[in-house]
Amino acid sequence: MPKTNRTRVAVLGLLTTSCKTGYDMKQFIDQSLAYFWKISYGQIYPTLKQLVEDGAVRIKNENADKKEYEITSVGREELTNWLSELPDALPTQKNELLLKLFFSKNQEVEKSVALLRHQQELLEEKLAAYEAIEEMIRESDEESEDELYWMMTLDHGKRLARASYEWCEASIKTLRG
Amino acid sequence: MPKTNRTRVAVLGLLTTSCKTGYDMKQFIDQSLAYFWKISYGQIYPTLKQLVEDGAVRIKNENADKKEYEITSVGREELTNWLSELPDALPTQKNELLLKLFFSKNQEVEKSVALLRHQQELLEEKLAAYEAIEEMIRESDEESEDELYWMMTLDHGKRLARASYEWCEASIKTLRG
DNA sequence: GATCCCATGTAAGGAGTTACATGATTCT
DNA sequence: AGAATCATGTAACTCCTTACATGGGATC
Repeated sequence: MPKTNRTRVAVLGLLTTSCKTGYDMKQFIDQSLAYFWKISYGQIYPTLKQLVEDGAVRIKNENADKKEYEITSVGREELTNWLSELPDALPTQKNELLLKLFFSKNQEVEKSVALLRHQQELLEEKLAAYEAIEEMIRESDEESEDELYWMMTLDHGKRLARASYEWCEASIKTLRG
Repeated sequence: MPKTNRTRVAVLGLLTTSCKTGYDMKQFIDQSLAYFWKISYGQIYPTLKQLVEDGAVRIKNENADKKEYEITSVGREELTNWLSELPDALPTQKNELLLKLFFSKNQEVEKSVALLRHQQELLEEKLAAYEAIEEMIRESDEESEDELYWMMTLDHGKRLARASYEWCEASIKTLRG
């Protein structure tokens, strides 16, 4: 049994929001789920084409300049099947900072401290970005069923960013102490 | 300027630990850094070959059955350059659970709760695995300079796993409340 | 008139996984 | 004798990014 292609299901999921075109999807992702999922045009357009071939998606309105898509019942089934699937393990989250730190006996302590301080700055920026997205979702007029779930994913981002920030703080103390 | 190949530097870093052969590296990674970095034989062997061509690594001892490698001064420079590089942004950590949750208005609430409960089980297993690795590092006779850094990366894993666990707890309450 | 944004797409290549092939040694 | 583990490697494939190509419409 081949494992599910996540780009496929992400595109299907996006068609259950206000996204109708490939362009919409890219815009939407860049301003909302970019912090835990990214996607490029090089994935979106070929995936849409494939989904149409498979009958999971149909073209609503074919103009030369703006193709609108909608999900079919076949697509909905594929989406909901994937949604309820339980993973058999936690995926490895590749982390370049940790990889560097792991080998940091090979550099001066102050360089590692600089790495951690810089990480803290990036995390502060990220937290600010989360607040901005939260504000944007809250202010959108549409009373969407999605809102609750979107806030939950943001909450995850915020909690992990805070935990990571605190770890930086503790690690700097360890290195200097 | 092409961005640095992380497999290359990971292999170089491994050669500053007790790893000498490609096989060693795979074993070592699987029992220590696997929770934030993975690597396969399909990457290790071609990378070692390339590193030798580039003069970053040399073969110490060529038997048919066990090739031992060591890092050269050229390789050390590549490694230390990479170690001190500051990233310009935090990488997107792809997270399939969050992707599912993001689209979960398309499924029954109890299925999302099941997803979160299952996540908690996996996180508990992971935390137990961290404790085991910590124990292993502490009990190793060799008083290594590496130890401090390895413990720091483990601490990161533990803090984030705990934060994620708490988020699951809070999210389940939100969904049911 | 030029520049930016909307909008769709393709081609090349990097990064990584999986499955396979091979053979030696060690354990039961 | 057979199974597991040690050990090195390759080929095919998936996934994804980046750079490019194209053209219409809006803005300055």
